[in-house]
Amino acid sequence: MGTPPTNAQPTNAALAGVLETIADYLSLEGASVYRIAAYQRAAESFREHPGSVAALATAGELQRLPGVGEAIETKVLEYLRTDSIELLTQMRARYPESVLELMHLPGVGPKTARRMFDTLGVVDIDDLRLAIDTGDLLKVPGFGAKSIERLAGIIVRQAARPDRSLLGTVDPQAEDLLARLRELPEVTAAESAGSLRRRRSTVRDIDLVAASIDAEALFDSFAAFGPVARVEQRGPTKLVARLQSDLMVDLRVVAPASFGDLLQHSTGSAAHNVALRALAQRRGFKVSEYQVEHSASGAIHTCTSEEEVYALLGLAWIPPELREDRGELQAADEGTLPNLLRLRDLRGDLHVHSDWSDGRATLEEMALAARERGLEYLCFSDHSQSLGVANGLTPDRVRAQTVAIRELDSRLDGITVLCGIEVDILADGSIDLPDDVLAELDVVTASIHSGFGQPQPQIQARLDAALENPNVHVIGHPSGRLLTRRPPYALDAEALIEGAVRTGTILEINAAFHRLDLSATHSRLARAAGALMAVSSDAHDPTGFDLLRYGVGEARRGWLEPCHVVNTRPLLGLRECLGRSSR
DNA sequence: GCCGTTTTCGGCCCGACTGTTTTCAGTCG
Repeated sequence: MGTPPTNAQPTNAALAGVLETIADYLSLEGASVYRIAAYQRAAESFREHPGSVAALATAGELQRLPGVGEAIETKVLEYLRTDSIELLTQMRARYPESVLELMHLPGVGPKTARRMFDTLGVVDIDDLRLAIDTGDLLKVPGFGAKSIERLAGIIVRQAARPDRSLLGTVDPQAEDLLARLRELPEVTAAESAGSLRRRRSTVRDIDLVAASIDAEALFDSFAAFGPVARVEQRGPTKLVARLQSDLMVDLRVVAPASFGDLLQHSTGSAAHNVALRALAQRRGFKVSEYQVEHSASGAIHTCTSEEEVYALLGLAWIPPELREDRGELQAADEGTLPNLLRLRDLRGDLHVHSDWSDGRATLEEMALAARERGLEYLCFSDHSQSLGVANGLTPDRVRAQTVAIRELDSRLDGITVLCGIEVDILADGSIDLPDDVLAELDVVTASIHSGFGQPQPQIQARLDAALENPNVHVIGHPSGRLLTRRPPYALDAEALIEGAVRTGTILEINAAFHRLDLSATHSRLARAAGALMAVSSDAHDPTGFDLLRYGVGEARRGWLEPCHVVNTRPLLGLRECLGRSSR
């Protein structure tokens, strides 16, 4: 339709989407699975890249990204120049793009979608519904009564269901199932696996693995668990169930001797396993979920632990959070894996709310809850005046709260309570409280809570204003993303990180599971640039400290060690960081 | 289409489950 090229550079997500569409079309057309995988890998690479992929391409350096070669670089440049890609245009002419939706229905793949289109002209889900109702779908080869009934059920449920759930909502359900599994007499070991174990911020389902010599009895018991709504698949080693909560669970079972093999396999990621098995082949081994086989001699090793699997291949055990094929295999080979942050390394929490703003507990209740969890210090960071809906603090109330916090601190043993604020970075770039008020506080966190739609230069100007303000110590939830609900504002992560390093400003890793912001990708970049971070709960009630483990998970995914996180330091060391000697 | 501690060409992880198949294709992770 001849849309003229615009000056605005496409986002990484947009470019990744284009490659994914190409990959989908290629699979519909029956192209080589390796060619399809290449486009998907490059798309993933674009999504992970913290800087602008378009800028990298324009600079002629796109092939520096993993999985990008000459062909994909050429196509990206073609897209940037003309706003279209000839290959994609041709494929769109052969199949309407809506056919790809069909392909994404669970249980429907490229072959089935293609057959439905070729035999019946089904182009979208409405057509499919009609073909089911009229019985026409039976004319499509490969369909029988059972598969049609199943598909009909999927279409009905599909509309309402989000494709990924928040880690923090899924984790407690998985823990409950695991506890029940471990109580069964026929189970000798059980663990969660998959993206849940890798601590991804969102997950599609729960993967569980168990060791047992009696899978049949185990499956019978599992099917009777209260949270299990119904069993959808059941074979000799694998069961798939839907929970009352609508989440899906995959449960796989092996003999205890192979538990390590299965756990390693099921934890993934797919990319990690592909790379691991390719490395294994080069070293003369074949790896599966049952065993490690020495190719030359045919000798079989079964592994009760994951450590054995990696050791057989000459590698150090790799923490699950790192298993994304982002350099962890090389680090495990060279013995340079990071000494990752652990929950117990955290000595304090720098971002906690109370009933002075939108928290649901008093200063004292929060302080006692923090002490109970073994924290040595916490800093109250209630909202500032502009956030009216959150009962934000005026300068007078900040001073009054400071008096209350100092009084509380003087009579509490075993924990130090600090005065802070989560001050708004307003839409015009000004800071919501005057400098003389901020200067009296121990820790000032500055956050964006408005003007999310502003263009990147304006967002960056606001962040710069906060970074350059000598009273600001921390940038709160730096991207503003709300997982599954709201994308980040137009953040230039590289500029933010450069500014944080230059000014000695700390970047928050907000542990609330709908934020997890900084993301792992950005944390890893910040680590490399020499920035410091803080893992903070953003707790609004005493249970909110439980969120810290999600922040730690995201930090571990970003390869962070205790030395990169300021609230692993004792109070004295923290105060040194806040002194900001670099100014 | 990408990539290299056997390779710039010939490989590319490996297996489970379902439904429709009569020995396997398709999908999924």
